[in-house]
Amino acid sequence: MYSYDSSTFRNELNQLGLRMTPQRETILDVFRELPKGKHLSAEDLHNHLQEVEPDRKISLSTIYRSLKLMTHLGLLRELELAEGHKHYELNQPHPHHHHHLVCVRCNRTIEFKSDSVLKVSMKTSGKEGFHLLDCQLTIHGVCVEALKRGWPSVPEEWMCPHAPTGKS
Amino acid sequence: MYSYDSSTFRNELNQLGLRMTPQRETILDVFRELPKGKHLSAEDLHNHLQEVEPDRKISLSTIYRSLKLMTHLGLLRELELAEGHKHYELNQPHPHHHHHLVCVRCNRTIEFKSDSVLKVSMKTSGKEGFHLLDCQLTIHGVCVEALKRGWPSVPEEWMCPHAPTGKS
DNA sequence: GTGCCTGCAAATGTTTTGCATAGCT
DNA sequence: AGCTATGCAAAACATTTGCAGGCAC
Repeated sequence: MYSYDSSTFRNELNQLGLRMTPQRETILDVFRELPKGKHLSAEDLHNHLQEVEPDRKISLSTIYRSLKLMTHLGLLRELELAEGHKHYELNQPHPHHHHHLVCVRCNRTIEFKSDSVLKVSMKTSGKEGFHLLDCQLTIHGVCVEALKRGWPSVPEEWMCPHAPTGKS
Repeated sequence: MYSYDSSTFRNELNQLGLRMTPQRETILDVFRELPKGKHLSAEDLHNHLQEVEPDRKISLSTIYRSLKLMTHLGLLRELELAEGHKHYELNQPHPHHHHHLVCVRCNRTIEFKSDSVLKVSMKTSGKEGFHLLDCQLTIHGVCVEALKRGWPSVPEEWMCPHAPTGKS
C-alpha cells in the first residue's frame, strides 16, 4: 500500500520495461484529484474525461487496460461494492486506508477506518509470506431505513429511501 | 449470519410469499455438502449438477436467480476472489466464518479466521444501525513463489507456480 | 385457482482482444 | 529503431430478462 506520484509511477513502469504515457498519467491525475471517498468505475472515468477534460479523452479499452495494470501494481484498489461494475480508488497508505459498509438493498456505502483490520491483514499476509498490496473489509447488511420498511421483504423491491438515483 | 437447513429456508421463503422449489432445495443441498473451503461460481454449480447429479439439473437462469436470492437472504456469501466470476459459499455462523488472502498473480486463495474482524464488523454495523448479513476481509497480495520469480514483473505473465490449471 | 417459478432464447452490459498505427525510451 | 501502448471495432463473457407453460401454496 503505497502512495504514488507521477515520477514514482514512471520509475516503477520503466523498471518493468513498461512506459509512462499521457494516458496513464492522466488516469493517475484523475484519481489523485478525486474527492476523498469517491470512487470511479471504468465508464465513470471515461465519461469524466469525455465531459470534464475533453482534451485528455482516452479510449475505453485503454482505461480498462490501465486500471488493471495500476491495480496489479498496488496503485489502485478495486472495489466491488454495488452489483455489476467495479469501482476504483487510490490505494492509500495506512492513515487514509478505509473499508466499506454496504446496504444490500439500497447500495448505500459508508466508509470506516480500522486499525485492527489493518493489523490482522499485515499479520496474516506476513505469516503466509505474501507481499501485501491491499486489504478490504466489506460488510454487507441492511440499513435502518430498509429495516423500517420491513425486512426481509420481496427481493424484487430491493429499494429503500437511500436508493441511488442514477446508475454508476 | 445464520446457518440454514431446508425447513428454515422454506419458512423464510413462505413468510415472504415466496416458494420452496426442488431447484432451490437442490442448490441449498449442494452448498451444504460442499467440502469446507470450496466455493462455486454459477457455472460451476451448473456443471456440477449436469455431471454429478444429472437428474437434478437446473437451468443457468434459475441458478443465477437463486444465487442472488439466497445471497440477499444472507444464506450465501458472494465472494469476489478471482477476476471475472463471482463465487458463492454458505454464509456460516461465527466459529466457521472466515476470510480470504488472495495472490493477485496466481489467484491462490488461503482462508483464515479472525475474531477481531468479526468484532469490528459487528461494532460498525451496529453503530450505523445496519442488520449485519455478512462481512468479508479480502487481502490482496503477491505470494512467496511469485515474489521469488521477481515482482513486480510484466503484467502479461501474472502466473506463478500456484497458477490455476483450468478456469472456474 | 392464483401467482410465483422455471426454462428457453434473446438481450444486455461489461470487459477483453486482434490488429494497424502512434509514441516512449 | 525496437518494442510497448493506443484506438477502434469486433468478440467474448457473465448475467439478466421476456415470455409461455408448470407448479407450490
